[in-house]
Amino acid sequence: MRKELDPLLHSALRLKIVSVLVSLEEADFLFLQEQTGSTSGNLSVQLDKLASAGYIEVEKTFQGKKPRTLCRMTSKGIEAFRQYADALKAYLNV
Amino acid sequence: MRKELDPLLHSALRLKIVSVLVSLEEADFLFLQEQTGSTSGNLSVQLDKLASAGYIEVEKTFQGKKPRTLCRMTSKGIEAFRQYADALKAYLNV
DNA sequence: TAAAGTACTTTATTTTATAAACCTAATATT
DNA sequence: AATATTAGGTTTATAAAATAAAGTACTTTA
Repeated sequence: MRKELDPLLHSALRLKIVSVLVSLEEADFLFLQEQTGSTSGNLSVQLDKLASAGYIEVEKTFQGKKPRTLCRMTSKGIEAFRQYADALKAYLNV
Repeated sequence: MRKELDPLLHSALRLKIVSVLVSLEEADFLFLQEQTGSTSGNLSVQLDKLASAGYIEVEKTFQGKKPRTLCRMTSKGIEAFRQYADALKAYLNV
């Protein structure tokens, strides 16, 4: 039978975020906003969810005097993404 | 940039339904319920949404005295699924 | 003939996603 | 030097979606 799809990853915006992050070491808030085309509010909320699940880590730094939020995948997140991708392929018969 | 994911297909249950239907000529309500593991209520709602969008067609027949609901993909639905699968692959880098 | 079962549909509740409003600090403007 | 504007977010409110519970219209079985 088809595997269940991790609901945390099976969401349009969170999937975008994670698919950007897996191919990069790290990305900041503004870059993610640009890549995903989301509003900052929605992005903030979804980053929180990913962070609470331990899929990404979020580091708040300053660049000069401006705040800068850096995000990167954790190994847990990478593994979850891998499994999600595998499960999905069964649905798409890739 | 990544393509948008059709929200009608990007839902756990509707994706299950469609992924079953694309590989079959047709399937009835009970078979879909068994394959997807969903409740009948949820299945009924999601079939309605797919039908309203013109992605599937639903035929209500009788088998002897029992109602029997048959579902099959439309060409519109097949095309939508194809595009959805393509878009997704870009996210997964398949 | 009353109780239980089949095959659903409808309505209500919960969860999730999105958008709008707000906040704080820094820089620019008059 | 006060005031407005921008940057980089967060919080709260609204809208949409998913799910579960209850209901309907029969039919079968005891």
